[in-house]
Amino acid sequence: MKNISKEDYLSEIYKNSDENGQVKANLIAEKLQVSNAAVTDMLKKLKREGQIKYEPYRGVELTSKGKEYAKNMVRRHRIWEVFLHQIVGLPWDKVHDEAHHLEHSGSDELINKMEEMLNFPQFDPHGDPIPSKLGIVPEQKHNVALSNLKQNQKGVVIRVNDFDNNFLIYISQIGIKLKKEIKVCEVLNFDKSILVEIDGKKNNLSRTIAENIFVEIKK
Amino acid sequence: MKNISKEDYLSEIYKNSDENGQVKANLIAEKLQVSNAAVTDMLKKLKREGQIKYEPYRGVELTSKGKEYAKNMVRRHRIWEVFLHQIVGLPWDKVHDEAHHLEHSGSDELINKMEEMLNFPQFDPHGDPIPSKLGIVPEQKHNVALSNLKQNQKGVVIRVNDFDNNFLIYISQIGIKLKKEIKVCEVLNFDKSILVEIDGKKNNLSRTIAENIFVEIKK
DNA sequence: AATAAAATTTAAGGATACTTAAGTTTGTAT
DNA sequence: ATACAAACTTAAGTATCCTTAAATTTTATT
Ligand SMILES: [Mn+2]
Ligand SMILES: [Mn+2]
Ligand SMILES: [Mn+2]
Ligand SMILES: [Mn+2]
Repeated sequence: MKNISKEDYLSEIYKNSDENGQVKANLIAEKLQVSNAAVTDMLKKLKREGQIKYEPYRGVELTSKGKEYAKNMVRRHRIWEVFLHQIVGLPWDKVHDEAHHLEHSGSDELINKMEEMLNFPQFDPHGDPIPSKLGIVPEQKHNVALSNLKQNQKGVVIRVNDFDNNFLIYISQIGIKLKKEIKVCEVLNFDKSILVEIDGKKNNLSRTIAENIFVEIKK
Repeated sequence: MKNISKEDYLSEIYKNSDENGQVKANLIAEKLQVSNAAVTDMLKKLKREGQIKYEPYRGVELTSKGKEYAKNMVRRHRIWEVFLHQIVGLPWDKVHDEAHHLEHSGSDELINKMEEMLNFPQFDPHGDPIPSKLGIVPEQKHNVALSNLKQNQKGVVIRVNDFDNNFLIYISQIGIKLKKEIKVCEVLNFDKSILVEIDGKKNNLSRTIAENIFVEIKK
């Protein structure tokens, strides 16, 4: 087990790439909670290994080799999440932290066996796509942040951000889960919070919460 | 996850303690496949932390703190083994290597949940005892190495050593598993190999193989 | 184009966990 | 009691992954 850090860097670069596949060094530092200097160090190592394209002061970009590695890590993480949720019965607010450690252990054969056991899931418990053994990433339904909906629009939850456990616990409590329909009743001009209806019950969601829930807009 | 090495040292000290709880430094080096010098280094660190009693040139001994930590690691390892065997369906020759990595990840809560799911198993797939949450180690039935049996004695397999996958694959192939009865038909003076009967079929086992299978002697 | 601010790298250093080679201590054999 | 080999530790050095502080490059502002 020598590559835990490297693997985390590669995953994070993959997950934070923009449309052109570029990432800023400092964004990686922030996501991984390390200093900018640590990132520079690691980027040099990853470049030496041919995992990334990197010129000092410019952004970072995965090479095809690096992207393959990164996608496999994301795959491992998300399969662990589904496994922990469906087989072990952990709630969706617990699986990310456990998977973050487990993703670095267990052979690829074990991951493949778990995937088969789970009947080849396409998405993790938060709606994120799971790259296949061959590196193919399932297409998401077209979705937008709930905060973008106008009054009286309805959306079906496709994905939620998984990095804050309390956020996940909270939205579960008010009935939000994948595939649930949410109707926006009112957008408050005061603080841009929104009043939504879920299962016939009304709730006020802060803008920040609404920005972390992604829905397919229903006509 | 910063303690992987330390955890491996503690487990190994625990598993290799003699009747007086003592272990020789070089035995740890051999088991962990590192240099003797590396062991000396780590022993100093573990002593500083109060996990072991250690005086240079004398043996090592776990303190109660160290023993508690070590037993928990052994518990984690063995629960992972049972889980991988029973839930994921891995054969007994695959579980040790996977568990050796997984034992360092996953919260204690996850381990406890898996244990419950497995209905609190007392022994792992190789017959090794699983310490409880409270640190209580289940008693093994009295057993001896198969190599100690005399001609015409019968034994029931209680435990097998799990550190060599090919050994496990081989003995599975000839029908040996936990609870299986084995009869010693003949001990060959030539090389101390033994002729055994399993399910009515005869097989010759080398002394080395017989030394790694432990049986309860049947009258 | 000059200047200031922001982003990023370099420099120096620390902890962990190894390595090999060179001592030191211990126990055994004569 | 001495000598010697085996067991063990110390010394010196390496790789990884991190830190803070200082320097540099880029970018935005005037
Ligand atoms: Mn996740
Ligand atoms: Mn993760
Ligand atoms: Mn094992
Ligand atoms: Mn192990």
